Amino acid sequence: MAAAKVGDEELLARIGDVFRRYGYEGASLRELSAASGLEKASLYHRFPGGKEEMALAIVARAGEWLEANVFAPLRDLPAAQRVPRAAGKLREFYRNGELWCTLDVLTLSGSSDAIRAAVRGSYQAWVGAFARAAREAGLPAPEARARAQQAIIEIEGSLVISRVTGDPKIFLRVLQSLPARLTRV
Amino acid sequence: MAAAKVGDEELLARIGDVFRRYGYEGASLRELSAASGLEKASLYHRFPGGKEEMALAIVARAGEWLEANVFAPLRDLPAAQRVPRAAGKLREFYRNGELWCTLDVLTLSGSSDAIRAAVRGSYQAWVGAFARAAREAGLPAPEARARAQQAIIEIEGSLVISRVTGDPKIFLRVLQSLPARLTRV
DNA sequence: GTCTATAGCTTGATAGAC
DNA sequence: GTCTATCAAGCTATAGAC
Repeated sequence: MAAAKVGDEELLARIGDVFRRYGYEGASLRELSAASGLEKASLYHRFPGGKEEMALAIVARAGEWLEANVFAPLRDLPAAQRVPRAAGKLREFYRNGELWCTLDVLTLSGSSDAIRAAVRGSYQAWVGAFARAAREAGLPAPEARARAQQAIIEIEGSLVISRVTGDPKIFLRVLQSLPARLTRV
Repeated sequence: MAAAKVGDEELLARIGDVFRRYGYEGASLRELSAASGLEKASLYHRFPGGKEEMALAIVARAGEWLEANVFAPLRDLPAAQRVPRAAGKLREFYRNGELWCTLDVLTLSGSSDAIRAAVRGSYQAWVGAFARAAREAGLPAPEARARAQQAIIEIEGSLVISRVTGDPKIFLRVLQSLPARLTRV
């Protein structure tokens, strides 16, 4: 088979940026093509299911990235480093608050049930990982789960407000509070 | 002039629902027409500036509604009733968490600078009203402002997570915590 | 003020050459 | 695997009758 002009990893990253800036309806194939450097027909060769398959792929990719870079360290690192490392990687994932979340931008009416189901799965994995970290920091299970959910609420909300105000510091401040939110007994 | 088939108030409410469910790009004139009961040409008679003018109008209308129903009571009611009343009206505004926020859905790339500027204005009025209430509850000004911003972050975030999970209780729980968040010294 | 009809463009998606 | 060319359908917006 002929060499791909752009690797799968790079391709997913580029179209992911478009979806996360424009939302599902707003992410046109023209934008996706421009951002990826591939013509529309080439995108269809990589994603025969079209735009929906692209969106599902970037949700899956985001899930893998978070698992490797955020959730795994949250399990495996020495306790004191866990949440600070997770916060640092989330900062990277959201580009200092200048790139938004699939939970937010892919769940408006207009995206398919399959996409919303995939996004819901991402959220559940995220809550699970945060709750586990909170439990292992000594919090009782129900409290740990509540803390996890609350932390994600604040991350999502701060991304929205950073977008509205154009001020990423609002998001960054929430990230800084993450260790206290998740582990302080 | 001939009688309008649907009043301005009702019209703005109906197209507002569409924008808040679908976002700016997703809110097609077909949906707006179906929801309003007016043909597309009639919508253009009411809003010569087209879809952008509709979005600006619903942002302005939301601002007026919040001023009358949330911000004014927050100034004028007896202190003990202020935040509970505001929370109740916010619950109404967001239809128990089943309708989302213009701050969120109208600010993705793809909506115009004018829309984003209008939405930013809404946010500033909201922070101002919450901060004033917090000050009048006895909190120092910087702390009051931080509390106001934090409360809005949690409302926006919980709307996102309620949408993702399909569970409005997440939003309702945040609203219940509003009095403590905004006024507890 | 609302309607039907339509213009002109953009969209998501496909066919087929290289 | 990528491309140019093309399609039908959807989009926003307008013209003009009633």
